[in-house]
Amino acid sequence: MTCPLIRKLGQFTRLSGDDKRVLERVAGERVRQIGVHEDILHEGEKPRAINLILSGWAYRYKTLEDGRRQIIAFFLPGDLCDLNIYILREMDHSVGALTPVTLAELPRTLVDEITLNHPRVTQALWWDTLVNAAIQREWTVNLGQRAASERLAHLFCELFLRLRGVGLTQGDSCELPITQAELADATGLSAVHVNRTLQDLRVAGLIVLKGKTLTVPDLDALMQAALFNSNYLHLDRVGRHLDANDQELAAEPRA
Amino acid sequence: MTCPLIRKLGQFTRLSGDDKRVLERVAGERVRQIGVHEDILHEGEKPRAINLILSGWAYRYKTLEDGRRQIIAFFLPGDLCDLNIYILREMDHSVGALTPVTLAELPRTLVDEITLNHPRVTQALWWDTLVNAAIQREWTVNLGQRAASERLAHLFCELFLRLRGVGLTQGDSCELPITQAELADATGLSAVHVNRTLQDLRVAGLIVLKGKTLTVPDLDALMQAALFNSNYLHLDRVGRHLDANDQELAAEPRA
DNA sequence: CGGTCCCTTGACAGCCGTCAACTACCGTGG
DNA sequence: CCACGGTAGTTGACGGCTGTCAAGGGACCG
Repeated sequence: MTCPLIRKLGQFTRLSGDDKRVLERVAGERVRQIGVHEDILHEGEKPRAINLILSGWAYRYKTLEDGRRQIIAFFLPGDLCDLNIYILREMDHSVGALTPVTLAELPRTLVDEITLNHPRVTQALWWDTLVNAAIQREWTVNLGQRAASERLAHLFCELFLRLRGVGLTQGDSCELPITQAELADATGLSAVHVNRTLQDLRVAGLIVLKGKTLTVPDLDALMQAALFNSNYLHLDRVGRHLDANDQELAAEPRA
Repeated sequence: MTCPLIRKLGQFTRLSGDDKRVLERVAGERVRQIGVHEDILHEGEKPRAINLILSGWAYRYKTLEDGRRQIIAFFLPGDLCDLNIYILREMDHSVGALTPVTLAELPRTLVDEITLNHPRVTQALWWDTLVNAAIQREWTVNLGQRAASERLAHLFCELFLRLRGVGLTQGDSCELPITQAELADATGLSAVHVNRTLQDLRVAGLIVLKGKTLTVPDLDALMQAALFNSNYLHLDRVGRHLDANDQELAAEPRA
């Protein structure tokens, strides 16, 4: 399977073989393993490198003095934790692992080299940065305007589409290694209310959620229930229509 | 008065005379006037240039199909609307003017020139981008975890500090050209509840809000009521301690 | 002076949080 | 093998924060 970062960026632009080679090199740098519930980065630390999630799920969060916690974002395979973050003196939030995580630490020299020599990759990384900002904005809308069932439905739509973008869905199903308490912290609801709301969504036939697997029998219906508009994910790639006649590009190393 | 953008970036790094000259040139490009309640950018449009607010207040917002509206961010003088936004095919949100606004439209060529020839300015712009992302994250926390009075108090703290950063406070006061209905859309509350909550904050002596002027008699107290931690604004500039003995900075000891 | 926008107030309802107990599941170890 | 403990999920009772609806007041303006 191709590296999820390459797969994701391929949604924005068509990468050359050379581009892909650079990105593969990136994904091989300083690989680290993180255990479940361990922190990858902690608030107050000096950020050093940029972290690239190779496998597993992670999450960004902030804690208030009195213990309240908000999950601010989910990181899926192929996600980068903030390009150029090392410009800042210290982290203003933490990043933890939801599952065992494999990540690559990209030294800033490597990023600098890319900006100098690989303009197309640079642009794709900018696209990724802008999409992440858009996702964060959409979360603001989600928490500010949507009711409980809409919030959860919206989150599921987003995660499903993002996972599909990196090839981690199987038909209408995907993994969802998030506990109800974590869903609560991500949606600004209480765990009890998340539980009840999930039952509503199940009864409405909008989701099937068992174990750690989410199934979406009718994505359009779920999107409608969430007032979900996918435009903020910016998946409408330029030149996508050309891909049909473009088999030899797909004939890269794969299983 | 110096341009607010220069003033803001000066919070992060010490700009050389040359750096400032470039930024002044930037602020003089294609200046436009926008009337109150007019839109500067509209969802669905192709973004062309980067907008720099020279004077006045603007706001980013998204609307759901059924009319609910969320204000996602406030733009103050010196703020840029998304570096490199023109990479995206279309806007996923709108930007409107809260007051009459003067802005400069920066063509991408100018941005490209800066990245090539002015590394220090480039870094400062990255800092600005990262801080904006941090602000958006903090809004997520605000909407997800804080109660009504905390939310409003937090918003006031943030706006006050940001305005102070560009020299737009007078002592413990600043302008606040936001109606209660707009505060409601920014905090995810109803206008009625905003009204009542503002009264609570007034009674508690935390704010004085009359006309379009906000006074904060005791900023520390307000910050405490909001569980406000300013670290996300990243105001701790490297080398700040040197500034005291450094009156004529324009001379710039090392370029 | 009428109109509009903004702010304010009261009554009432409902979504959602809290508290607490209970079940289910799973891996561990006696 | 079963007891045990811990985590995750579920359920019920109850209350409160916040939303909705509706009406009225004040300031500004053409």
